[in-house]
Amino acid sequence: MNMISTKSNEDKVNTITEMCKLFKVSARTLRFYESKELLFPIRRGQHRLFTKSDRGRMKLIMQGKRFGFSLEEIRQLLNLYNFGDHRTRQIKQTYQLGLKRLSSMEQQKKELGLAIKDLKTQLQLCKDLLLKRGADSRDL
Amino acid sequence: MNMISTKSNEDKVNTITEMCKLFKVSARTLRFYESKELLFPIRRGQHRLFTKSDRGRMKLIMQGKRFGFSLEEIRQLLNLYNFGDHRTRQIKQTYQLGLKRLSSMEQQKKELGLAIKDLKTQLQLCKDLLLKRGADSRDL
DNA sequence: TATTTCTTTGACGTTTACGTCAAGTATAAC
DNA sequence: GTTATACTTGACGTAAACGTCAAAGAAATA
Repeated sequence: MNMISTKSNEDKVNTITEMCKLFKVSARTLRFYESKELLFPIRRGQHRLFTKSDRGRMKLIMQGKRFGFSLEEIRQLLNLYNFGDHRTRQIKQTYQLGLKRLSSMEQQKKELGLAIKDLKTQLQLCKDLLLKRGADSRDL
Repeated sequence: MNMISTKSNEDKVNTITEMCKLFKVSARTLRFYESKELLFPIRRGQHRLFTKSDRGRMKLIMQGKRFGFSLEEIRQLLNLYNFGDHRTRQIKQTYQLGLKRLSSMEQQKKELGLAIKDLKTQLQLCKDLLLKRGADSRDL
């Protein structure tokens, strides 16, 4: 059986529940993302099938969300990973946007480093106080 | 004039509009933060006066938001910077929370580094394509 | 054939984080 | 005295990002 598709991973498609498990999101979320044009599942009958492209996009979406970008911001950048089928003008714009996003992310990383440093300092102060108040150091 | 307060910065208080300019937020936002117990301006009559503590808190709030934390998550951590006046039990909890937050931020920084690397790769691919399509490299 | 199971499309509800009036008070300026 | 300015407290509105039904269709299973 299954004489056609031996290409293991490349062409694999997922049902919506498989996607839910893969990315730990609800079906509603996936449909919502499709409605917002962040995903483009194909249809078998009226069911959705998510392709490798969708999986790649989802990875980027989750990543973007983690870093505090809005879905709209994420959507715009997603084209950067599918630029094959767009017009040069379009690609140029996306490229520019990507550069901006890159510098914003690098800035964020810097600030994150500083914030981490601050937080460590505060935690140390806090720890000192707790120990001075007689806390057992094994609790901390 | 002004014979009492020579302590320049420490005791300075700000009106709401001064705070707005300082942190580039609306008055509504500051009142909202107060209602959510992230800020504790004192009152002169019925007006608010924001103290150094509030300025410190605002800095942390803006920072937290930048990194994608919710106001509620931020609020819980703010106590870490005011632990003097709390009970040991309370401080211990906040300390634990701080440790978790720290590791979450360090994780985020790692992921951010990877995402930046990926984005750079994509941008390079994109750039190559554009040049191959005859774009002027000075445009990019 | 009957009945689960999976999925679909609406449509309305919810939370977060504010924005936007409206109406009132209080102090300062003219 | 009144006008302007800064601020106040509601109260309602809004955008983003989903959650939560409800009704219905197809496919698999008993």
